[in-house]
Amino acid sequence: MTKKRNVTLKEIALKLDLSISTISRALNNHPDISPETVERVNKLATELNYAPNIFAKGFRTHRTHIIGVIVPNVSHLYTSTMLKGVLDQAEHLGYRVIISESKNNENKQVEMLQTMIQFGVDGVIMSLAKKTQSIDTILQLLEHIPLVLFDKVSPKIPCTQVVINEEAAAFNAVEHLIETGKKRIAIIKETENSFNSKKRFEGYQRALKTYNLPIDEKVILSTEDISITNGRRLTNILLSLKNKPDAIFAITDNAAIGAIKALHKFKIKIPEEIAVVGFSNSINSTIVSPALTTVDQPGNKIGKTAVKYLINEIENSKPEVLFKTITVNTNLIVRDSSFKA
Amino acid sequence: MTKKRNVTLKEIALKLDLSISTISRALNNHPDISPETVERVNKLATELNYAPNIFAKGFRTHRTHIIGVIVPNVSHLYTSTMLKGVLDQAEHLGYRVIISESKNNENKQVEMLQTMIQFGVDGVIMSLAKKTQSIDTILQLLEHIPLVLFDKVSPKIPCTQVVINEEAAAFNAVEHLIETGKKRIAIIKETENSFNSKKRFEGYQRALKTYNLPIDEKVILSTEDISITNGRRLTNILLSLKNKPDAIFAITDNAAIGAIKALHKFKIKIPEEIAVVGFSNSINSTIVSPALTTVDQPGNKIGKTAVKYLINEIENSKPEVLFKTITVNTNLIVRDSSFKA
DNA sequence: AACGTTTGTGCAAACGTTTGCAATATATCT
DNA sequence: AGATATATTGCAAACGTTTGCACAAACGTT
Repeated sequence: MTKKRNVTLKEIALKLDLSISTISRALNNHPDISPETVERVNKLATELNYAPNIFAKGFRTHRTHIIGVIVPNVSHLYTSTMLKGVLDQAEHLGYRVIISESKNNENKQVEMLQTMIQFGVDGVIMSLAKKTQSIDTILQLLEHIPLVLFDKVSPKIPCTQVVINEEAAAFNAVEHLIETGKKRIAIIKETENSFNSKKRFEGYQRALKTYNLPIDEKVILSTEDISITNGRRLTNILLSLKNKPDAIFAITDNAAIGAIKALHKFKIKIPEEIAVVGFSNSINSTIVSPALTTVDQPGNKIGKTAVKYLINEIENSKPEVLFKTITVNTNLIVRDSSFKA
Repeated sequence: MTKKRNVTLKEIALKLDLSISTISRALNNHPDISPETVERVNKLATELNYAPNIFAKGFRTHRTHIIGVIVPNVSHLYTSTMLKGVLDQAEHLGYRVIISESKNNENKQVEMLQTMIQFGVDGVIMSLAKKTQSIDTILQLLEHIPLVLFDKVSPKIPCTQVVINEEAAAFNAVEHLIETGKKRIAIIKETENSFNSKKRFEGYQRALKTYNLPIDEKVILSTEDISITNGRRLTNILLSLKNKPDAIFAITDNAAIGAIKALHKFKIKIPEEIAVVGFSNSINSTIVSPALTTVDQPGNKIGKTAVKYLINEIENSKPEVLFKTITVNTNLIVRDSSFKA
C-alpha cells in the first residue's frame, strides 16, 4: 500500500523562507511569533493540507491524545451506551479512543491495562472485571497513568470514580413498590458482593426499614450469574414458599425478565398478585410483557462524565489531586409490571 | 502525571557492551545476528521489562498496528457483536482498535475516515452510513489506506467486503414459511434500497417464484426507519386488507417484534393465523412472546473475518490486489412465532 | 553614546528506533 | 600463503517534531 507522503514543517519552512522552528511555533500559537508570520504560516499550512505527523509529535511530547477504555464486555447494551458517551465526549475534546475487553477476566484486565500504558495512551477509563481481587498491580500501574473508573468500581482504588446513585436508586424502586401497597418484597441479587449489587441491596434494606417492614431472609435470594435463566430459577424458588412475596425487586433487568417468565408460567397476575421491578432500562424492558418497571441508568452520561474527569486530570496534572466519586442520577421508569393506571 | 521512563535499546546495549543496532536486530529476529547474542539480548530484555517505544517505532516504520473501525452506531446490539469479533481478532493478531461512530451521517463518515488516516492507522474497517452517496471522497481516500467494508457495504467501492448471504438467508426464511403451509406472505422492508434490504427482498421474491406463489404488491410494505413502532404500524395496515396475509417476513427483528405487538392487540393467533419471521437473532427475539423465528447473523464472525482480510492486505501489499466479497453464512432459527412443534 | 529590554527568529540537539553500508573476524577455497 | 567468501557486528543517518539557547534588530532609557 503506497500511502502518499505528507506535508512536513520543513516544506512549509522552505516555501516561506523561514526556519522549521518558526513554523512549529507559529502553528502552536507560541507567543513570540509575530502576528503576520503566524498569519502567513497558517494560510500556507491549510493550503497544503498540512497535518502534523502524530508519531513525531507523540515521540517528542509523550502525549498521544488517545484514551483507553477497558470494559468487561462491549456487547452489553448498557456498556455500549456508555461507550457511545465516551466516544462522543472524547471526540468533542479532541481525543481518540481505543477500546478493549477484559472479558471479566482479572488477568486479562491488567494485561490490557499494561499494553495500553506501554502503547502510550494518555489515560484510561475502566469498568472493573467481576471479582477483581488483586488490586496491587492496578495500584502500581496507577503511578504510570491517570485512571478513572466507571460503572463497576471499587473504593479500594484511589482514583476518580463515576457511578450512579445505586443505593438511592434501589431505595426509590422499593419505595415505589411499597407505595403501591406491597408489603412483602423479595430481592434477587448477586452472590458475590460486587459494588453495585451491594449498594442496591443496601437501598433495599433502607427502604424496608424506613417503612417499618420486616426484612426476611427467605425472600432475599442470590445468584452467581445474574441472567434471565437464573432470574427464572430463583423466582420459582420464591413461588414455592408458603408465604409468597407480593413483589420482586430484581437487581437487573434480565433477572426481572426471568422472573416475569416464571410468573407467566404459573399464570400469576402481574402486578396484581406479584409486581416486578428491574434495573437498567434495557431495550428488553419495553419488549417483555407486561412492560417492565425499571431504573433508568443514563449510560451515555456516565461515559461522558468519565471522559471529562479523565481529560481534566490529564491536562491539569496538579501535584495534589483530590479523587472524587461522581454520582450520576437515575430515574425510576414506571411501567405495567408494577403499576397499572 | 509523572510517567516512569521506559527502558530503551541504548540501555540494553550499554549493559551488554553491544551496539544499539545489534540489539534492535536481535529483538527483531534479524537473520545475521548470532544465536548466542540473540539469546543474551532477549534474556536481558525480558528481565528489564523492555517494551519498544511505539512512537519511535511508528515514526520510523510508518506502521502503527492500529486499525480503525467506523460504524453508524456502537450501541446497536448487532454492531457491538461485530465489534467484539473485531476486537478479539485484532488483539489476536497483535493490533489495537480505534472506534468511531459515523452516526449515519455521511459527512461525519468521511471526516472520521480522514482523521483516522491522518492519525496513521494501518487500515480501516467500515460499515457504511445510511444513504451514503458521494463515493468520490471515499474513493480518493482509498489510495491512502487499505479499507474493508462490512455489514453495510456498497458494490461501488472497490475493496474487500464482508457480508452475510442476505439473499439466501431471506430465501430460506421465506421458504420455511412456505413449507409450514403459508401461501400469502407479506414482507416489511426498507424504503430506500440499502444493500441489505434490497438483497433480502430479492431472496423473498425468488422464494415465492420458486414455489409458484404470486407476488402481490399489496403485501409488500416499506418504511424509512425500520423500527418496532413502524413494524407495528405497517402490520396494522396489513390487517386492514380484505385479503390478509398468513405470514409476515420482517427484514429486521425489531420490525418483527412490532408486528407481533400489533397482532397481539388484535388477538390474532401466532403462528396459526399469521406467522412472523424476523432477521438478526437479537436478544429481543427470545424475550418477545411467542419467541421469534429469525435469521442468525453471526456478527462475531463477520467482525473477525473483516479484520483477517484487512490485516492480510496491510501486511502483504501486493501490487495487484484482487478485491473479494466474502460471504458469511447464516442460520434460520425456528421458534414459536412461525412453527409450534 | 552606551546600555538594557523587548521582539522575532534561527540553530541545533534531542526523542528511540531502523537500516544501508562499512568494518572486522572467521572460514573456505585455490 | 594468499585471496575470496561468509558471518557478525558497529557506525551513522534518517524519520518530523519541539524547545533551550543564542542571536540580531529595534527600541527606549539613562
